[in-house]
Amino acid sequence: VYKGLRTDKEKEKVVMETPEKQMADEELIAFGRKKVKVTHFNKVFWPKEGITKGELIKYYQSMADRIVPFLKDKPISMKRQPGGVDDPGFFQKDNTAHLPDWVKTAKVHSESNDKDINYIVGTDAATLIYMVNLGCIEINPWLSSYKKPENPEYVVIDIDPHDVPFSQAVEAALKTKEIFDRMKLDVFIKTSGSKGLHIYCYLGAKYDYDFVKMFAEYVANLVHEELPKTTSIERSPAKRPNKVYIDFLQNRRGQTIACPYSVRPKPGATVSAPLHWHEVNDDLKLSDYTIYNIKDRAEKTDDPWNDLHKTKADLKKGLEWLKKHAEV
DNA sequence: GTGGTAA
DNA sequence: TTACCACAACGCTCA
DNA sequence: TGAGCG
Ligand SMILES: [Mn+2]
Ligand SMILES: [Mn+2]
Repeated sequence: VYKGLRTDKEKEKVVMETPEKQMADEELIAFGRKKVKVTHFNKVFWPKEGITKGELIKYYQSMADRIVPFLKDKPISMKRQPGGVDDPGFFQKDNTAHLPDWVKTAKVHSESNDKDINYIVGTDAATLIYMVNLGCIEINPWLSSYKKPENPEYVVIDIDPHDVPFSQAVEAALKTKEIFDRMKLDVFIKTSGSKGLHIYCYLGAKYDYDFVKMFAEYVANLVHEELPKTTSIERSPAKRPNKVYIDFLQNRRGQTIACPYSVRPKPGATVSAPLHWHEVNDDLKLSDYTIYNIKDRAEKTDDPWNDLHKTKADLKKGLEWLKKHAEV
């Protein structure tokens, strides 16, 4: 256990605690000059599975290289569950209390109550682990950076099956892919880690939320038109029982989606897993991708999202291709 | 989970 | 020192 | 204006 660089106050604390407890339950993890104090290592976060907070932190440490690119410069909406997966937890966006000086924040104006919110901004592994230590089991970045908060870097189609066979979600995802193919735009898919699927198209902050949301709504409508029996674009859950909800409303300022390789507070410690499109078939099971095996998968298979940032989609050109397709 | 304050 | 408490969202739509 | 949604 690393014991260097403690403040005097911490030293006092160490003396008061039993060596065993101190050794096991608290650690200082160094990322260069940034030292993250990680607490309650042995606290059980998944009671049924017996997974501890320490294991969660180790997971995020091991996957930080894959995750951080999706957090860089993004305001983070923290959902904190310090009591583990059964803790309803709370959201935190504003950070007014003292933070380590190396934790980067950015003030972003909130329209609803006309105040500036001091968001933590994704930066590096140290910042990620700092948030996990606060009780963030899942990581939810904005789609836009604090530098250009009105311009999302992706358009996202969120596939939410509601009490239907998962094969219907697969069908809706493949239909969405088909529509993007007609537009000659590249799209990438991942499991949500919870119930559904997330489809991303890279834009590079070319358009504002208003346009991107309208575009996503248009795509959602096409999916629904072509799969009217199984899908719905109704916002109210009561009006879409037993349907796959094609959710385009995530494409709004301040909305978030669990990032790639984010853990979810669900049974089995599932994670949001980037997939190859050929894996999107009736054999796909979200429960197959967990905190236990995703690292191995990421190391042994080609990164399904390797080319995500290769090209910025031209949505207007895409819509023209769609028009041509419809005329034929 | 943490920081502040009362006991 | 310890115990306890307060506190930590937003944007948007529809009724 | 408030409840509901994610
Ligand atoms: Mn979803
Ligand atoms: Mn959704």
